Amino acid sequence: MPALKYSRQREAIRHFLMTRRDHPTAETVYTCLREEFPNISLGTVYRNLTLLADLGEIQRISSDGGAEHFDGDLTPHQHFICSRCHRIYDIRIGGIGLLLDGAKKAAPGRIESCRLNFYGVCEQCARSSKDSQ
Amino acid sequence: MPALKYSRQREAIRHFLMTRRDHPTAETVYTCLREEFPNISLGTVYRNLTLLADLGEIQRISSDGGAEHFDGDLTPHQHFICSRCHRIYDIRIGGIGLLLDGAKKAAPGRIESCRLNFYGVCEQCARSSKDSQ
DNA sequence: TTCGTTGCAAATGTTTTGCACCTGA
DNA sequence: TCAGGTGCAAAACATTTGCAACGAA
Repeated sequence: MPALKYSRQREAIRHFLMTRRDHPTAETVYTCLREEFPNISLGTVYRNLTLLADLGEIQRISSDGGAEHFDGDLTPHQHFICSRCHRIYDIRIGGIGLLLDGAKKAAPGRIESCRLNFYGVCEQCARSSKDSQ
Repeated sequence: MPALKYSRQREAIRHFLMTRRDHPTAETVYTCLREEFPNISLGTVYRNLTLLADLGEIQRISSDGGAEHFDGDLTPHQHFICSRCHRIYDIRIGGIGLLLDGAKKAAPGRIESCRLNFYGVCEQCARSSKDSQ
């Protein structure tokens, strides 16, 4: 792995992700950063997102189908993903330590991280479908 | 949602997934089914995988990057994904019920399912990297 | 000066779709 | 008969990559 060099674009991407509560896609990052860097390219965004994710400075969220989402919040938390609107909500629950203990015994290798997603229909979608049905 | 009609291809796809211990991609399903259905098309495979996943008869696994994987095993279990070789192993751990209880209180909606992935380097990769390093 | 980084565009890989034909109910 | 399913090819997306120019150390 080559030595990193400072880049304004990469810092802007990292900073952008840390200040967002939602979980933007590469496309969203690109669109928003164009205000600050009118010439930034999608390739650069993807390159840096991949780099930051590999460094563990951001988290990649593969929600089913469509583009990947990215999360700048590194504190332990989980996601609730609405299968209707595909919004990703943060939730925080306890007992993850116990889970990891169990998993470490069962896994065919050394566990480095874990990701816990819950799926369902969010309150907002549940409410609006009640109207239309 | 329109009424389903029987199709040999769809049954073959479902059956194929249920008899595999690994977690094939659409491409793999396609390649293997060509032996039985020389004219089956990738489009048909994708259409049926999506359909079966929506019906909850198979599970879609979004492992980071690359193509999605599919799992015909519906019994509750978790996955350990090797970040080196990207193989997906099944593991089974307890305490998921407790977890769900906690999540149901924290989630902004009704939870229908949950998915728990662990990441790390599998024993096989760990062993082979020891040789080359 | 050196080598990582960027913008751009082309290429790649995955998944979806339009359409005419086929098939199960 | 008729709505759903299929094969095929093209299209749509998401992401990666080659390359020449740029910029940080």
